[in-house]
Amino acid sequence: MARPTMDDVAARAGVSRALVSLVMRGSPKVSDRRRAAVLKAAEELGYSPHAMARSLASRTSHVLGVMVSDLHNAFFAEVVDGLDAVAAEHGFDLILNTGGRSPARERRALRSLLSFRPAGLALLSPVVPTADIGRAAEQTPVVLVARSSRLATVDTVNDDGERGIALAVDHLVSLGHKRIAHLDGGEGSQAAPRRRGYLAAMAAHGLAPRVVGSEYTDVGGARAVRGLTDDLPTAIVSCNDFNAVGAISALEEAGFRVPRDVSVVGYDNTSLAALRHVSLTTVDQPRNEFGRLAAEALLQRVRGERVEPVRHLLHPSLVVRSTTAPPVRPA
Amino acid sequence: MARPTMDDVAARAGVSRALVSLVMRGSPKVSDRRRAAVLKAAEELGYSPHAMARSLASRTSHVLGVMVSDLHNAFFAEVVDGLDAVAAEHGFDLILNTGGRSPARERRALRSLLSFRPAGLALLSPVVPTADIGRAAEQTPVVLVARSSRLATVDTVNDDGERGIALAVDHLVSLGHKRIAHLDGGEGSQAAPRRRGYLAAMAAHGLAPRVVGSEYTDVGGARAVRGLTDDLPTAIVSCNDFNAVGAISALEEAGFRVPRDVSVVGYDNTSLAALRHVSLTTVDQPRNEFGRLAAEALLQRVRGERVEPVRHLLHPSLVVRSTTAPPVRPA
DNA sequence: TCTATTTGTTGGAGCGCTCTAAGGCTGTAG
DNA sequence: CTACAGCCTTAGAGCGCTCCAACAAATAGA
Repeated sequence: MARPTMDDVAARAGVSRALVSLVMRGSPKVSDRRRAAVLKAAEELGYSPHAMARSLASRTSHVLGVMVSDLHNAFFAEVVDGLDAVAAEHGFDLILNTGGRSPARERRALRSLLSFRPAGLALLSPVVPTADIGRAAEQTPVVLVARSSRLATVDTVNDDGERGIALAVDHLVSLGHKRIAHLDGGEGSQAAPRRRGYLAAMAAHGLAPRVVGSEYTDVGGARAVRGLTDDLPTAIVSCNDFNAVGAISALEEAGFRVPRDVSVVGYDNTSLAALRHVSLTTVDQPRNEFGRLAAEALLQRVRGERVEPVRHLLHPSLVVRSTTAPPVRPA
Repeated sequence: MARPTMDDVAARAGVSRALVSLVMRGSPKVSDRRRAAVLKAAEELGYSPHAMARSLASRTSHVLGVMVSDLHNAFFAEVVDGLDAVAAEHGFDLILNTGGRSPARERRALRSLLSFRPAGLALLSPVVPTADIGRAAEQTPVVLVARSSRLATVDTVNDDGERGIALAVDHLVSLGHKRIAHLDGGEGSQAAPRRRGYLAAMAAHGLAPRVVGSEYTDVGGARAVRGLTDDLPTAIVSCNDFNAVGAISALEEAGFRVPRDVSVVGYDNTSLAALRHVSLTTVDQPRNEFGRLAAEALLQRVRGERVEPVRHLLHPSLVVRSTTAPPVRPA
């Protein structure tokens, strides 16, 4: 396992180490003859440059640090997917760890990532105090995903939850619905903007709002619906897809049919929503795009193309499937 | 962003750089007085060691490389989650990239990972030829997850698909089923052992097998069921959860009820299966455990505790929910 | 008291690479 | 034949750290 170094390649090719370095970096100022000789020697020895030594010597890094609060969650996995795609395009590698939604563990994770002197750092929905984020931002460019911040030194990428819910409400109104309830996500991470969006959209249409406390789970959705059956609205806007699916199954158990009796809209466009068995009308968050934009924001700073912070607020989009239809019962 | 180095800390604390190094590595052979002075200086300067320089100098690495064929897939995300947990416990960091299920891209990803001279490499369901894997294994310990191999130099972690399906069949037989069909995953990655497991289990019970070609999607499951309705079995064992959900919805559309008319078992125990709306009886693969075992296999080799390859074949377990019941129709 | 140990500390070489400045070649012009 | 551009190529310092050998100081044994 003692791997060959540049000196070995240089010796074999009969040139100096510096020349090998130039070839490895693809410099144009090397004659074709030498370049061929070096590449041949490298090939024969199975040589490949040592990324860490390279990074140390050049005082530059081609590594982006990523802290995920929870990879278990498909949302973050897709964001990382997007980050990875852009990073790979530009010859960057990802170094990754998780914070487990605990400030202490996140702080440790942050320290570990910074010890690699990454070119940039992407924090996905971190829970550490802003002060820690600010401190990290003194060392390297930082982008926050699914968490906003007023720090002038960090970029952010978020989804416009208010607008997303407005999309859902507008869709239902255009179908003819007037009695539209919102199953609220409570303390959940993006529940507040979604609730605000619902209230604003209802007001804009001159309709009376009806917010029902619930949570981001299918059980929560089902429970909320059970408290609704004596005065059933014609449409429901759930705080997320799981909640919507729970609501639907409770409705069906109570003898109602979706979308005939009640229309239901979810939020997130998880893979669940796309199942033909479910076929849920929902609001799509461009998760992969979150990752791409986050990576691009970092790379812009790395290249020195930008200094002022950027705040991406991505437009969600409505995906209409089979759980929404014009109301049949009196509106 | 010019970060302090060991020399800065040494100067401030009035000691040598070597002493700072000892303190940073937690060596016991440093007097309390000096240690305190060094830590104080480090704190004041906001110093933290440079992981790459450290790795270069010590010729050891605390990095594990991970190649994921597709992070988009929740299966791999959970495996990575498990890897990360064990790595973090032992002070290792993960460096990660994706291969996108293309041999060329995987080969590039592999090269990039190896350039960091990682302590070990975990390949999750890679598609590159065995030869490439063998070559990587010459450079660093390698563990394969969800792919088997006869290479004597690599460890493997897999799920025992034969046994998993047998669990499902046994469960159905114990409920009284005799006419049990299998919706087959075709070319899918673990389809073959699952099919074998089905055939073996049916034979063991002296029952006639019935394999129906299908695929790992809900649409595939629905289609397969439609070709089955003229001679409906009393139970179906699907190749995975998505397929099972598709089968269920097609059965319901055809006027049958699950589990009254037909019992259905899935495979994978995805989050989908746990939804109360679905509540699918299914076979659980310990995905997180895959990651943990993979990391441990690597660490054992890193520590030189083991040389012979290890082959983990994890036992899947049955999760009984609401889609299976004793047959009502004549068996 | 003097020589052995032990304990704590240090200088310096070196990990594998990049990068600058300076050197060697060629070819063309004077 | 010398001069002077190029264009290639190279020596060597240094990135931030670890580790070894050497050494100073403190302790122990005789």
